[in-house]
Amino acid sequence: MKLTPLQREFVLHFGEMGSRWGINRTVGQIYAALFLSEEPLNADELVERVGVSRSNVSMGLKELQAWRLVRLKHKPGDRRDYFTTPDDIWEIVRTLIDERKKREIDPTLTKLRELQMEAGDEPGDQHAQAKMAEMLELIELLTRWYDDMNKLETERLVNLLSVGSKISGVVGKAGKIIPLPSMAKKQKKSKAKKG
Amino acid sequence: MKLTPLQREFVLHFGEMGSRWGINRTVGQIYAALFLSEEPLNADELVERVGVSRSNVSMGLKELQAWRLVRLKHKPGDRRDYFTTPDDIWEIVRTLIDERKKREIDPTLTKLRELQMEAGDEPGDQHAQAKMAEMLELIELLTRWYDDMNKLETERLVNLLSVGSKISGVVGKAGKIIPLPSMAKKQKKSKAKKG
DNA sequence: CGTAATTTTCAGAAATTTCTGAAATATCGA
DNA sequence: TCGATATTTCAGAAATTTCTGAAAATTACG
Repeated sequence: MKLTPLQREFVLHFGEMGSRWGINRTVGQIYAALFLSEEPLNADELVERVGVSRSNVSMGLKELQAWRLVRLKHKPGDRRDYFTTPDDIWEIVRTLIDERKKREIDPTLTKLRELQMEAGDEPGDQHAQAKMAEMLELIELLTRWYDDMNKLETERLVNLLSVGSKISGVVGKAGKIIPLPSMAKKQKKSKAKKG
Repeated sequence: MKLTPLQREFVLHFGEMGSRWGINRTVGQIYAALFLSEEPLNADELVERVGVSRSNVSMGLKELQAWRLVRLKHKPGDRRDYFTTPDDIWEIVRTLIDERKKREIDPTLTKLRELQMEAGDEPGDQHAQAKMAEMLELIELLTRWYDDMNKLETERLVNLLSVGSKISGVVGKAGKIIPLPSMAKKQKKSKAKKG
């Protein structure tokens, strides 16, 4: 693996984490190597840096493209494919969350709606139907919120994240946005009940 | 598998999704069966409903306990262990996110801090160090936000999620919370740029 | 075209994860 | 203590996933 010790450690870490993130070790390592590289890399350079077979790199890149986590580049007078990660790290986060939502949430959302349609009136299913409805409602709330936040430009999103739950003082128990003219100047101390 | 067709389909779906969620099929199925059940279930009842070996159920329950996703109950005059999922579905969501954060984010946070300490001044690491710093900063922002939101009581959290990005009109570009006295009555239309 | 460079595919090997039955361990109450 | 009941452990089997080298397919350009 032709990398500095620092970079090697980062790449190996991403490899180890890969399986927890739903990708495999090699894919994690390839991604990490691309993320750190100043220049776009071609498949052979990745073979060198990550130390796996050429075919494995090919499959890994294919998977990263399916995740939309890498982009293809070309250098003039060189017909090999070069790959990079997006420059804007927030774009990476957005893509990551989008794709995980697509893989981990959406199928269940679809299934729950499907089951709700199919569901009959078996007395033995009363409670189960209620639980499924509750789960469906929760997922719908969360995905609506996510779709909503996803529309924000990055700058506003970062502001909103930075402000965090402080903003909750502006939202009443009933869920209405209420004006608190004094809010901007002095932060009211211990306004909310302790969590 | 001794379940109604509706429940069977739900349980099988959770099994299929399991691997995407970083747990295995059996664990997903056990969880689903517990989630749907009105009554706490013991291991033998789960064997019956899920249709795997007794030892597999035992291991699955152990894993679900490690995830803090099930709780142990006891019935008077019965010394078998019974299991349930929490009644409050929001508690489930919180636990799920906590545990995934612990497994998927925290180790990387730790590693990045570690690498930042170790890092020397190799000229070949200039760019890589900057990228790692950027990633660290981003993860720290997100986890601070998460810790902050996590402190909210559920009712306020749900309100905040329901309001979604509408609240962003209250946060200025500079990130300060600015009072908008007219906000409560009429929702200003198309205040924010279209995403 | 033809051919050299490059990428992809894929069958089987290797590695890893999951699952089981049998044995070991733990717990309760007589 | 003993024995009945319940749970856990674990070695090996089964299933799944990952990885590789070799072959096939694709592409660019003379």
